Amino acid sequence: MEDDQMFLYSQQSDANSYNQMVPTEGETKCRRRRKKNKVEKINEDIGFRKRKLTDEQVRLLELNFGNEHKLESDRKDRIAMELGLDPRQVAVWFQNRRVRWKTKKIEEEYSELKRAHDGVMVEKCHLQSEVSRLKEKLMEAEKQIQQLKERSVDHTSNLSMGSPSSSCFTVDGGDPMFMPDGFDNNFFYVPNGDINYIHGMEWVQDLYGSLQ
DNA sequence: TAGAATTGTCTATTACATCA
DNA sequence: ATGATGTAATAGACAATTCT
Repeated sequence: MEDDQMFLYSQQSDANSYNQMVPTEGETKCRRRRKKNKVEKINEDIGFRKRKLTDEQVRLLELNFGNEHKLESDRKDRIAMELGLDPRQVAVWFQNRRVRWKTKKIEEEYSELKRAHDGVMVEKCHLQSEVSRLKEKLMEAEKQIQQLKERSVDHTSNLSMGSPSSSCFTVDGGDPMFMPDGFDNNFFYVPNGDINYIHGMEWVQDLYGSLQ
C-alpha cells in the first residue's frame, strides 16, 4: 500500500509542480495564507495521504546529510534514485532537516551562553560581597585613624600642661607625635632611621582611593 | 551587456500522521 | 475525541547563475 501511495505521489508530482512560482505583476509582496493547489486537490480526490518516510530512507538521508548539508542536483538525483523517492522529496527533506539542524544549533548556543552568563553572575556576586567586606574594613580603619587623631590632640594639650608621655616623639624637629596605647611604634619605623608618619597616612589614602 | 528565465535556498505556513 | 507535536510539503521572496 505504501509503495502504491508513493507511486501515486510520483505520478502527481509532475515537472510543473516543482517550478518556482514567479509573482505576477501587481501581485502583493506580503505573504498570503496558502490554499490547496491543484496537486493537493488531485491528491485529495484520489485519496492520497501524506506518508512518512521509512526508517531506512531516513537513515540514509541522515547519513547523506551528515556528509554535507547542501544538496547539489546530481547528488539529489542519485539519493532519490537510491531511495526510490522523487528528487523533490529529497530536496524538501534536506531543507526541513537544515531547519531542524539550525534550530537545534541555536538552542545549543543559547544554552552555552546562558551557562557562561550564569557563571559571570556568580563571579559578580562574589566580587560584590568582597567589595562590601573591604569597605567595612576600610571604614573601621578610618574610625581608628580618627580616634588616633583625637588622642593626639588630647596628648598635645596634656603636654602643654606638663604631663610627660613615653609615646611622644618628634620628627625632624617638627610637632610632637603620639602613638596610641597598644600601637606598635615599629609600624612606622624605617631602617634608615627616618620615622615618617606621613608615609603611613599615604598608604591608607592610597588604599581608600583604590576602593572608591 | 541587459534583461528574462531558471535554479536553489530561505522563512513562514499548512496539512496530515501519530500519540498521550 | 481531541489537543499537542513532529514532519512532509507548499508558497513566496530573494540571490545567484544561465540563457538569449
